[in-house]
Amino acid sequence: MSEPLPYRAIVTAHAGELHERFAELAAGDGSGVTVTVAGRVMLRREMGKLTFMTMSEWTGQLQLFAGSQWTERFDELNRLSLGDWVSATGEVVRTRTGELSVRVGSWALLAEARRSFGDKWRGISDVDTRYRQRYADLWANPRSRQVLMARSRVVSALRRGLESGGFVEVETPVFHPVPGGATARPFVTHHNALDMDLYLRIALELHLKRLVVGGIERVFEIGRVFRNEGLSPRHNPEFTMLELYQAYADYHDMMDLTENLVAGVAREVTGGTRTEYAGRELDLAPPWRRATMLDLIAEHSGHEVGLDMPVEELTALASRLGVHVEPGWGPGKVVLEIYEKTTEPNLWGPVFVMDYPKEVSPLARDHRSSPGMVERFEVVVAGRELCNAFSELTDPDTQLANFEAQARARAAGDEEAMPVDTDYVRALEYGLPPTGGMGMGVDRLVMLLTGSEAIRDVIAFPTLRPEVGED
RNA sequence: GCGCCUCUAGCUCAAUGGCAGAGCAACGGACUCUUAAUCCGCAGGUUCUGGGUUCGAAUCCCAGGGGGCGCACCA
Repeated sequence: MSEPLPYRAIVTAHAGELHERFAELAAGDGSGVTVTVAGRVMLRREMGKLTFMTMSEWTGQLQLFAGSQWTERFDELNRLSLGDWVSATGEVVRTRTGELSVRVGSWALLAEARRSFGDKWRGISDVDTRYRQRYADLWANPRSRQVLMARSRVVSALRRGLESGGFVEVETPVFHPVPGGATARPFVTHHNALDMDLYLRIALELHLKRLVVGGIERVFEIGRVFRNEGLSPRHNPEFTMLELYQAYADYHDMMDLTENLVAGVAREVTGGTRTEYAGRELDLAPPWRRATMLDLIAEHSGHEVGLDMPVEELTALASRLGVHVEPGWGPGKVVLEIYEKTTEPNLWGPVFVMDYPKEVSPLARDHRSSPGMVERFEVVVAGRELCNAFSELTDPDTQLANFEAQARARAAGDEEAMPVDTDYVRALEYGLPPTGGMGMGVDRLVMLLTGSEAIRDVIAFPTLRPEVGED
């Protein structure tokens, strides 16, 4: 390195805008416009006294056209490595063969690529390398960049959609003294000064409802939650949830809101509501089908079930259907298990699966007409849960009783059952108005809209085992 | 955590018990309109690691490590 690398580059144009602006420029013509562009050298084609390089930057690709007659330090330019960052100044021209180019006069090396980005045609396909070295994957594989951009647009569209509906965005604690708001095993950490264990949040729910008690009538958070569970193509230990709560609303209102929100995001991100996922057509246009869990079980398993059936009969049916049940489960848990094994994977959707057993829904409000049920729905798309929503439980006595039942299950060995959150009960004692709440897996929404079948494809840096013995 | 599959040059892949190879990248050279440029030349290896079987192991066996998929768990 004979000269120090520059501290900045004055970039006056980008590939995307140049392709648009000079779309009409004829082959062999110059534009008379001089620009400075910057990016990475992706390909180089040397022709003796002419060199063509494909430069890539955030908005697209652009050809650099260099020649010994007009390009400074031409020999040095030819020694650039693929992957090096450069800036180049020159006239925008279209070559005789029709490629829009910058005819390089002066140029500068901005950064060296000491490592190569893999096969120039096939990129990097080793999934381990792609996830571990996302910085290389993003350059080598255009699809990775498209997914990352789509994710940004999804989150942005969600935020704008909610803000235009009068929702206020908040941030609530990630450290929880008591994990709650969902049934899942938490991560534990320790605060030294307070000398106490803290849990990384598994849901946003309880703090957001506290804020509704405090008078924020429409509130939402888009935030990371953490669940101490196995990894899979559809599960990452940290993932992003959207949760929203709306005072004076019930779960019917949440259904209207959810289908409109998701369809709106789909239109903004993909240009429409029709998309393809796992080789199948998917249409997110409202209205979505609304059906009760019991009706869907009957439809898919061929068996009518109900919470009024004796638990022995339900257990026997589950066994006949090949659904494993644990002793001690109540009818609600058995019914949910039958639903999850026989019905949910076969729902293509989108469909609102309505009315869940109270037994498995400690934060939802009793159904106004179906005994033993709560007003809750999940949205299922492509056989997987996308959203979970309730008419929120507002009564502090019932909430306390539900927490205590959970605590007993926890004491009996169910590590996912919730402990009692006495402060949350105290908040309810100040009065929570009728409230509808909804939670959505943002990663899964991005997966649907980008056709990604692995959650790791939509998370820039997914959780992996640390490397050993690598440089 | 369990089961199955997988790991070879920087990248993508061959070689299935008998001399570890190709394309791209790198390196040297030719070429004034290329588009994965082309052509000539040259170099590149702890075949994931350790042990074993064998005259001989990338290949078969055992153990360990990384990854993928499935199961379990969950969203």
